[in-house]
Amino acid sequence: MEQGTKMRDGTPQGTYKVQALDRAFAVLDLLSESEMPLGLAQVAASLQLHKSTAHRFLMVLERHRMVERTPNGKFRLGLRLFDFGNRAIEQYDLRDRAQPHLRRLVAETEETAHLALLEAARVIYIDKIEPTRSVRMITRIGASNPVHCTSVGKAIMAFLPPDRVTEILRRVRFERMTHRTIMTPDALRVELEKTRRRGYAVDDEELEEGLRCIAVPLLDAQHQPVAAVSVSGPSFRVTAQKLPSIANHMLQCVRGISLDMGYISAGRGARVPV
Amino acid sequence: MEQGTKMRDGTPQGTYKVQALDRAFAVLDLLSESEMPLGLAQVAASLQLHKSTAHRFLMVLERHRMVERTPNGKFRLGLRLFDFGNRAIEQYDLRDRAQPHLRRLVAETEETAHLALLEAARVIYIDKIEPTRSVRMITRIGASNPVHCTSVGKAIMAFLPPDRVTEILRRVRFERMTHRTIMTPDALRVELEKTRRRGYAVDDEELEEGLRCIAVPLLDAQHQPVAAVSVSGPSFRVTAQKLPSIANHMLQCVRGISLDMGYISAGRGARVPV
DNA sequence: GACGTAGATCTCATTATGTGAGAATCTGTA
DNA sequence: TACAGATTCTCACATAATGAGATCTACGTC
Repeated sequence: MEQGTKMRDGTPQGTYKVQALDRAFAVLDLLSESEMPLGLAQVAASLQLHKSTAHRFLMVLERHRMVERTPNGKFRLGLRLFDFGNRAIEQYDLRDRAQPHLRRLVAETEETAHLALLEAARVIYIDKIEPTRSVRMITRIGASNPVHCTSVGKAIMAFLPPDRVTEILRRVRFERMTHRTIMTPDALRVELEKTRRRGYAVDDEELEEGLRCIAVPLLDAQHQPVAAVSVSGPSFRVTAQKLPSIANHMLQCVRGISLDMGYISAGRGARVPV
Repeated sequence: MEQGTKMRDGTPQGTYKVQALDRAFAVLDLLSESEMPLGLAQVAASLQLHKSTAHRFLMVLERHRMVERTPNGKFRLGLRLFDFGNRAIEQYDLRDRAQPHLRRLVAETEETAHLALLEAARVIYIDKIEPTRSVRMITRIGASNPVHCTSVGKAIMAFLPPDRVTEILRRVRFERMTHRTIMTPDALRVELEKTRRRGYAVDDEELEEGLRCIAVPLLDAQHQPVAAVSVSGPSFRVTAQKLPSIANHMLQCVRGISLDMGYISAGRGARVPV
């Protein structure tokens, strides 16, 4: 995470500063992290703002529908954010086009599929399709994870130009998630090489115990990875011998998406070995 | 010297004011409405901000990942908004649970299904499922429409207590969308009564020429409508004689959602006549 | 390759803008 | 009915945000 971005209790440090904005976003942050709606007093206390200041902010945010009030007067995030958020990814136009392909993939594999983008040194899930009769996964659309412990992260990085990879590696905080989490840039580099050769990335319980994921990158017309598709399931179902077969379905899937997006024209084969 | 309250169309003028926030949201608004990413100069000009002010805002917004820069330096909405947006509806917990049921509904009817919430006097689409081989509909998840010309709006209102209905009717601007759009509160009241009797709402080309929609409300444990499910398609396919059959599938669908959400327990029948 | 132009970045003095103490009001509870 | 806690409102003051303008950068044109 770059120096200024995460600003929970600390200072928003940056050359440019607009206090009011930092405060407003701190309010949104707080509400977004809270399980339940919060009252004015709670917000003021958590952010160390004077109650009248917090009040003013909340009223203005409410006017903009960035927050809304529950029947009992508490505050929670407003639906305007939902609108903005959907416009934000609409610019990528990817989700809508990819969805049918993902659904087919889920039908074929009977496991959960994700579509993710890379931003800074994190991957952001922009869609999730679950098989009808699966246990619900904990992932949330819009959430993010570090690159180093996810199949999607590895799938994207593996096909990025070396300088981008180096830059990302500089920014990754190698946080331990399970006993298998890759913990060094070098180990990750080795893993990326493996991914490149095999054509798909594997996360073998590196993010979460008992969870295995496979991912393949989605390459644009310039062969740059713009996103990745993954399939995740419990390790006992997503077994090592099933990997190639699942990966095959996935390559078909991204091929379909690429066609839909106009990244490749019909007839061109997948360029990663299968 | 410009009196800062330049605030384009519709931006509210409330008792509480934080200029910086109004401006920041005006920037986000502008970017969200723009088809393409915008440069600093364009933003500054459109909002009548001094370029150095606009610059400062954009830098701060970028630090918070509310906007991001394209490779050529233009600005567009950032993915943080996507994160916030998804957290905002997550609090309703509805979308995830409803999705499988909606997918089944789409499979049965082969038409597009929507899930929508009521906010103020507008309906907000929180999910959309399209049949694989349909023309893509123009609706966007996160977008909103006025209540008076949508089946979802009517479905929800029809089951709201009278005082809420009155309050909403006061706020609706009866905007004409097609030659069939309902244009008066009284006409809408009549339509709501009809909806209540029949158990489902119909939008017969009232929003868009050639588009017919059916909607049924989703009632919570207190029998209050919290959302609505709709099925939409071209009028020549969604014919009058098909309505009851489609509505029937839809009642099954909301019943399933209600069960999943714990609004009703297995065994209880639908409470609207079919 | 030099020249011009439009856009982006930066600095800083000025003051409009946002701030917070505190009073007033509301709301639920004993 | 009175009280405690939370919310809403007011206003004098200081600071945080503003914008003129200077500087820097990128790009197209001749």
